[in-house]
Amino acid sequence: MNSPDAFNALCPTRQILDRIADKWTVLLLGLLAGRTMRFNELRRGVDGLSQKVLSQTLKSLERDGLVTRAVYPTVPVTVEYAITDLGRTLAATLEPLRLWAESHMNVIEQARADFDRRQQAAA
Amino acid sequence: MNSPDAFNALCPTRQILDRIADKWTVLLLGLLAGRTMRFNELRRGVDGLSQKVLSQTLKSLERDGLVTRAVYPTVPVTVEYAITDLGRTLAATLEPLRLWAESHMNVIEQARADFDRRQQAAA
DNA sequence: CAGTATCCACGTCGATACTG
DNA sequence: CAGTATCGACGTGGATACTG
Repeated sequence: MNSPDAFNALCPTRQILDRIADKWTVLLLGLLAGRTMRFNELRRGVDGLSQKVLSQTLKSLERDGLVTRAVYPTVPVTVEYAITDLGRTLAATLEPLRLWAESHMNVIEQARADFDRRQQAAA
Repeated sequence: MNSPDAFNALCPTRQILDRIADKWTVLLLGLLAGRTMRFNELRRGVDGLSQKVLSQTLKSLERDGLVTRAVYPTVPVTVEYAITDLGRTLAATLEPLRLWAESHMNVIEQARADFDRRQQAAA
């Protein structure tokens, strides 16, 4: 078969899936879907995200055409990150994922506790 | 604030998001949503996935209550992995993501090429 | 403010070998 | 068949320091 097949490592779809199946992408696009934000704003907005990784992630998001980066020659310099139309369609697809996580976390934590208890009992 | 907030690293939602924002989860649940499968079947089904990582991933999927693991005392032993109802709701949320990747890969590859060309020109 | 550069600790992954 | 155990290579990420 020649149709896109995410299960085949050679398929470009897989590269893209690898790319978007990344927690920072989900969170950053989620923020930028709300409004345009500046670098340190994003940094503060996502807890636990280091400056280095934020920088890397934004660069690849820009490369993929999901966000734009605008530099304003103020002093000090102002940089604004905005989501693109393409990025917005992805953010829309990602949103249900975050909602799923939020609404099912209790069930999953329970499942984990049960599993760990069974493991404990078996050992 | 005490409501679920995926942007806060301390929130359990974040752990779950980290967990499901994983490429193997997406692909494995996608396969198991179709039908119950055996270990080596899954291994063959997902290109580039090593035995070790498959084993780890399945274990954590089981721990989270997303798949079940059934052992049949045949010779040699038969192990079947099946998606749970919970897993099915997640798979359903994940499906649009794969479709998005498949339908937008051309645009993204173009964006990457453009970006790289601009970088090249700037350097 | 918005990064880049460097170093290093860490974990993860693939390859290989072995088991019930 | 369905794993586990071990090892070594590798890359990613955090901390820190510096720059326009």
